[in-house]
Amino acid sequence: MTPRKRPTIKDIALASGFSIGTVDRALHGRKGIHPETRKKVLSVARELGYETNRVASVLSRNTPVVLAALFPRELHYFYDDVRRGFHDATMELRDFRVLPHIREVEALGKGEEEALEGLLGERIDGLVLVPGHRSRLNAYIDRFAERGVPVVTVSTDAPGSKRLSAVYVDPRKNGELAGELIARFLQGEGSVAVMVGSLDIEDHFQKVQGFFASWERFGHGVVRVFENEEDENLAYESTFRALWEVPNLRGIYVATANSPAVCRALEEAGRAGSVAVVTTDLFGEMVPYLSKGVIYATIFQNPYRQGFEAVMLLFRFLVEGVVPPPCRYLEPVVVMRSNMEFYIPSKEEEKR
Amino acid sequence: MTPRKRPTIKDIALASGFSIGTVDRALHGRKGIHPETRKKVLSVARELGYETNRVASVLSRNTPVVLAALFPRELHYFYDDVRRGFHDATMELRDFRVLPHIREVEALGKGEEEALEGLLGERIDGLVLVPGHRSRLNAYIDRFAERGVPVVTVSTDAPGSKRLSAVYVDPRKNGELAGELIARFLQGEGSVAVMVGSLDIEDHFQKVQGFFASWERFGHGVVRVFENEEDENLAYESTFRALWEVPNLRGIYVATANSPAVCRALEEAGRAGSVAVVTTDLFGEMVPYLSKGVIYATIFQNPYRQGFEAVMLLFRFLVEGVVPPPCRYLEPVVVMRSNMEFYIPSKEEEKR
DNA sequence: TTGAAAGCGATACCAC
DNA sequence: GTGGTATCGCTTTCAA
Repeated sequence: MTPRKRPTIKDIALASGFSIGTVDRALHGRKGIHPETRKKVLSVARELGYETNRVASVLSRNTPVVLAALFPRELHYFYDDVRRGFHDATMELRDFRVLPHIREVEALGKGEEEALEGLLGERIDGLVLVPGHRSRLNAYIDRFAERGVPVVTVSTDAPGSKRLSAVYVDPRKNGELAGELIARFLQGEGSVAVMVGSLDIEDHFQKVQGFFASWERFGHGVVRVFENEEDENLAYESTFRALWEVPNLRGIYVATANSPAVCRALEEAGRAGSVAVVTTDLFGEMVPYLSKGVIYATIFQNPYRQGFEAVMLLFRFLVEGVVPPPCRYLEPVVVMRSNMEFYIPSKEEEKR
Repeated sequence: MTPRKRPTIKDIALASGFSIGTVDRALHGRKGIHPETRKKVLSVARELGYETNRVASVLSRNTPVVLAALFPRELHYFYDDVRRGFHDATMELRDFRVLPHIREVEALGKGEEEALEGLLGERIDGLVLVPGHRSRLNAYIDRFAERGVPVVTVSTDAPGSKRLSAVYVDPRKNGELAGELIARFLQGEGSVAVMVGSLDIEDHFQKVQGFFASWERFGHGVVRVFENEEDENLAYESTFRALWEVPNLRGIYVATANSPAVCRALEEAGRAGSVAVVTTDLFGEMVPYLSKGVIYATIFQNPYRQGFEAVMLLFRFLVEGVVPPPCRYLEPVVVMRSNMEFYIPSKEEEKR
């Protein structure tokens, strides 16, 4: 079956008897066209199986598509990767006249309002945002949306806002996977400590929920949750407390980025390797612990791909009119010693 | 910093004083241009930071890029996904005038020569191939290469041939990851059975090698290898033999697609769930065993992405002149109950 | 409301 | 060897 040449607007014009200008107006719902004409043209288009040629479309539309982004600088290991993903994606779309426009705030939750205020004054076509708060930025997001500037959140959601979509790893899934892994590592025997920042943080709460869901299915022992307020020293101390206080402690799930502190404590207590440690994310400091076998596995959230996907969603929406799903959940990835080489940042560059 | 408009060949023409025709000749090393002129134009281009606009390039080059593929029909679950990946990638590149041209053989190693002979007579620009033999097809591959038709192998390599690149999951890595997982699941205690087709098959041999490499680091007990010649019944019987003959059997690594037979045997022996089973690939029949916890984890080789990536490599090479690395190793993915939903092909997708 | 025509950036073919 | 020009498919004026 030789695929017939794809129909162009010229073909539609010819077949419908109207001019290509009119055909264009019909196809893209532009104003100034008789409804009746529109109908006719569209039916011919459908008949011919017409699909817009994005390449030609982009080439002729001479105005660039400016994709703005607002990222925190801290935590570097995570947001730097998000930023690289965003950047690489826009570079890949350069020929489609996509232009990146990156803005930064010091750290998550530090000054997003001001930065967004500034962006409201600039001519942008879409926005990728790491929301520093679950709802405080909703008013801004909605203002962009109402101006026709779609917003995609990354790394977490801004529920209740008018964001177009959210790209992230479902924290519950994250916890489930961690729970299943630890239960398997323990063969169901022994107790587990779960280290989070705070159960008041939605993301952490969800991870713990997911963890319990898996644990109920596969594990047996006690689970005790420690809240460390994202503080390295507290995580370190909690590890010792877990070792003393939790009877038959055999596993630790670190739901935050504090795994190095936990590993250090385990090493000092002489328990490194004999406690199954499952962690979150992946950064340089963790590599030796994975190599040595202190960390059994870590759940990688692929920040690079989060940034990358966000751009692609926006692009498809803006240029092709494809409406993305409200949430784009990425796969949490199990990283161990044998496969970590694929995910450490230096290697990441090779990926695209 | 407002990014200056990207220079076009017109800009180069203006700046160098030559016509756009000549600039094009210089830029793409076409014949019929004075070396001196070429040099001058190129230096101006470099100075302006010129990069060709693929969109415009593709639009004007009016001949399609035909990407051919030769896939086996069997094993369906795997090659169907490779084919879908190939197909989807070409569809994504439709606007770039990429046309798929898929040919099939009954099964791996069955009639590739004839099919390739046929393809040699057709006008194609690139070829994606699942080589049914490690070296028997090399002569064909080389003939394509010599005609300027780049060949990318998928799922395995054709070493010694002139293939442009090979996209697959390193079988050794695959085995390493399986070994690390099983060792962790067993806490280093107990013996393991490894099920392969035959150690004479390079892929299986590599997987076993990788497995041992990890086992030496993390495990303790005995490892015994069973060769099942890709036969379901033999795999079933081997499982019983392993249970009787291997002392303290606690884990099974299935390096082939015979995991359902192994699981069935375990269930009948009343050992399902108490033996850590790590398998290879993922297909419908495996899902219930993952759900029930008979299979602890499986190493997914992402056939869809293999097909997809192969197209992208070819496209970038043909259209942009980007030479890919000789081997493009994809990441082996650890799939368990909690994350399998991300990798099961939905019914919708299965339709075509 | 509709049609005609001028681009977008690169390619290919025609003259000279 | 080199310069001009039609063309790819679509968007966007500007007239009619």
